[in-house]
Amino acid sequence: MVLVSDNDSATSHAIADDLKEKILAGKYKPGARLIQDELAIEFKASRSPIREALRMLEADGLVTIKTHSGAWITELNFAEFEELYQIRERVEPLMLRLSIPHLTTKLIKELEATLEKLNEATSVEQFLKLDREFHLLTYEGAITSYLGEIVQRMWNTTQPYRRRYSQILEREHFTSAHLEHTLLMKAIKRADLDDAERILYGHIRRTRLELQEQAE
Amino acid sequence: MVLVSDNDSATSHAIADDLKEKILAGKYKPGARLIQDELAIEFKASRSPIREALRMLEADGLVTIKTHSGAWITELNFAEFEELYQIRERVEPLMLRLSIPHLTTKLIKELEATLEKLNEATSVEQFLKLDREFHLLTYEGAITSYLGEIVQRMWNTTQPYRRRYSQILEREHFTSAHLEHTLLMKAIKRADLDDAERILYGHIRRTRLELQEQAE
DNA sequence: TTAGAGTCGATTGCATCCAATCACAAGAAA
DNA sequence: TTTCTTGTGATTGGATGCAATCGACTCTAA
Repeated sequence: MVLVSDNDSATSHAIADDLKEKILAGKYKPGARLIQDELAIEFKASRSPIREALRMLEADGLVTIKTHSGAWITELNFAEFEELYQIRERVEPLMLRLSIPHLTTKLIKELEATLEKLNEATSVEQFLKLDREFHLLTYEGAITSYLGEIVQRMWNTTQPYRRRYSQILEREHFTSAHLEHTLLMKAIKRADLDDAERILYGHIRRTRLELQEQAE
Repeated sequence: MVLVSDNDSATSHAIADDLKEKILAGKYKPGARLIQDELAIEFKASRSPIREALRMLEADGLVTIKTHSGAWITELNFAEFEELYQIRERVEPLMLRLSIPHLTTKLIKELEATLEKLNEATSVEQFLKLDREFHLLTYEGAITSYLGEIVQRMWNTTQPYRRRYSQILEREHFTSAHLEHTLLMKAIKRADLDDAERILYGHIRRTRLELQEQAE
């Protein structure tokens, strides 16, 4: 699967990519309205490519479109967050299983480098970015078409919750996450599929439960 | 979750719904090219709503769009089929688990009626339609936003393989499917979540393995 | 015969204009 | 005051025309 954006010359794709980055960076807040004309001015294009870009982002789960009404940055309520995490618990271990056998030594080195940087992260934004990078890298070996899309989509839409969770983690300097990441890395290195699946399952599940606890 | 199409007045939605139905019915073959102008004439509309409809179908996984090149009915290769079924094995049992506690007596009756008709099905097309109806009905209790979409999408894109599988089943008058469906129905009626999950998992897995066997 | 460059038609992508729709506010009736 | 109606402005949806791009074909040269 490909992590980086494909160099698609079409402006609608360029707009979609740019908007996506901004949304994930939290520059557009969940629930914020997107007005086609304003975007057209911002991106110096007509509304046609804007409309197409919005449709693409809708497919990514980042934007919600309502006919004759408008487009908004997708806002997950708590029930939806729980649902998404339950799906992640079942699906991402599968993705990891499909990935591990195809991880090259180069990728493993990259993973270790990312993990090291991740362990040294101090700010929330830094942690968020590197955490995403680390996990998506562990999936890089999986030769998939749909699974990768699904997983990415879930990472996209749950980003605001991960940000909130990271703020909780910050208090204890991300230690529990670090431990799990290290365990996961070891399981990956010895290509232990079952163990890797189990650790990842627990990792996602713990996040969900801790956020549920926080919410009460 | 809603199975029937929502009455969205916009023509782009109407076109998307119509196209979707035709694709699922096998009226457009996998791999077939879709030309915007031709669709515009067919649906008596301009290309704008056609383009939007194609984007929606792309999100549904029914159509594949390539920039500056065109749109085709999605064609699953065998590896992609295997992948999708592996996802289904993990995800649909979860959907069933979330659904069962919320199934109303009215829905259960509907399920039983569908199952009866399904057991009497003789033609492949009849079996396909009722099988889809039965399984999606078992998920009807799940109050989900994303999971339902994912599941529907997978049902959409794997439809051609299910058609092929049904043709195999036809030889033995669909008996093995009937048995599993009956077992599933019983587990649902006694609200046995674990058992229902297990039966469904096996049901999907067996389909995958039998088709893999056939393919060799 | 085959490989490569150039050309042309078909088709997609984008801009612009007009029509359709919705949300909101102001006013009228109970 | 509250509720219903009506109108108006903002915004989205769709039609049309033009520009950009791709792919297939032809022609040429080795």
